[in-house]
Amino acid sequence: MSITQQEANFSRRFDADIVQNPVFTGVERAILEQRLPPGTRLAETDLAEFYGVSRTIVRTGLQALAHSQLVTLRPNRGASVANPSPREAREVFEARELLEPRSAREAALRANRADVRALRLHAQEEHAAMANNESGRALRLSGRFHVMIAQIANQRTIAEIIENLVSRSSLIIALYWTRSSTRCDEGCHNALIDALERNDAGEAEELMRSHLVELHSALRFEVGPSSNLTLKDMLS
Amino acid sequence: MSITQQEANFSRRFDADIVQNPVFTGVERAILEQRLPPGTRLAETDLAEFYGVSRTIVRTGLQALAHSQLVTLRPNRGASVANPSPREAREVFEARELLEPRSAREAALRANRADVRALRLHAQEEHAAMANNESGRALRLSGRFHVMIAQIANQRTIAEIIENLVSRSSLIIALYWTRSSTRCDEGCHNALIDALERNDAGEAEELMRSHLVELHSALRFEVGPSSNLTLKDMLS
DNA sequence: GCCTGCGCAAATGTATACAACCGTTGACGG
DNA sequence: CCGTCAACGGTTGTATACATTTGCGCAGGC
Repeated sequence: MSITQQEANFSRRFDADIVQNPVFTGVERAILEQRLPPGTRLAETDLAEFYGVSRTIVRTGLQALAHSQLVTLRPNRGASVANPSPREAREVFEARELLEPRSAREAALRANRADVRALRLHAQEEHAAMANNESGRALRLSGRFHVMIAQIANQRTIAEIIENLVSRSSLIIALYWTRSSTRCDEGCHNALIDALERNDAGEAEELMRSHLVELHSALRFEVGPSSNLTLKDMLS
Repeated sequence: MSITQQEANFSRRFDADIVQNPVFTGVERAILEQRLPPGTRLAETDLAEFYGVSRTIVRTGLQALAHSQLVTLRPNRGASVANPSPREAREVFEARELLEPRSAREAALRANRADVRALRLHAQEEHAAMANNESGRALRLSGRFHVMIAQIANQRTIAEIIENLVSRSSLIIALYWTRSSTRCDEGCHNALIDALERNDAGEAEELMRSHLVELHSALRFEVGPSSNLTLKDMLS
């Protein structure tokens, strides 16, 4: 196998074709948009019916989600949306605080005009979602923003790790977030884009660090209430 | 769900029951011990026959291995042992250099007598494997040593990330390693244990850093030859 | 009244049958 | 002689049938 082929494989997302598994895609999005709250039972038959596929596909998707730690699988007991403990929540943010500032620094050094434009566009979309009261969508886009920065840094391995941590953060925020608005994000993200545009590595690193610390400090580890919508309601 | 139940789930390995999937276990070990060199084709039927299970189980295991990035799945083309590119190799070691020294520091602060004893025992086993000319086994144990340190640091999230990076390192070493012996490991690992025993955080961090740099610098990115043993030979 | 244990319903776990796809081979035509 | 295309064998992808396990309810006994 040639080097270029290796690169091609590597550039692809690890799951190869999981991305086009409707269960994986749909449930992932629903979790990231907080339509599926932590702890929600994910019965295979229900998902199979909802997406119009066999349980085989459902299982593949659930296993992939379990590997991303968005879903918990217990033998003979089925799947449910992951329910990260306070400890896990803390650790995920600690890991982010370790990895992302350095990633932002590197991104600032490498960011070109196209990168900055893509980020600005993305930030606009995020802003629009917020203005539209689509807070779930806004949250998912906000996470994606962090992933984009990690990708600009051009370290795929670390970017993949960050992608995982970011998606888990959606669950953590669903469980432990106290503030009603994420308005801080807007300013933070824009300031970060500015720093990247100026290729100001030190500033980007520091902005990312403080942004994460702020997010982390807004978590309160108390249990919240649970709703009782049906699975179908939450997916559609 | 109570907090203690959350903790129990969290402490379990992410895959829940994947660990007792014979395909996952067996192929993982064979890869870590370099009996399955990078690029080896992993046909589902062959694995099913070898392990005496159905293709269903084989697929589950292969998917799990793909998530660990030890195996590459290409749609309609099956699985093969991953073949990390030089770029991926470099990135994996960069990530390790970022995470593990800090992990070692934390481990030095937390290591108790039982931890140190377990490490020493493990180092002995590693040494014995080396003396016995079981270089594959020695390599796997050497990786496991790094994972143990990450676990002592008591940051499970980061430890899981490190576990993944370490296992990928086995493939990278198989492809790009130049030195015939890993004798350096012995000394490095023992020195690390000593630092942990003394709770010398700074020394542990520095030892880990230099250990990884040394490993990394021993990689040469040229393509090696491939053997032509049968799949069955390599698994048993 | 509560605890125990049996049995049923419903879910997950596994195997297998069938469908779809890929790579190869061989024949045909240029 | 070489390139192209079609048919075939083999491998993977999906659905479904069957086995196993779990959790609940109900009945019986202590």
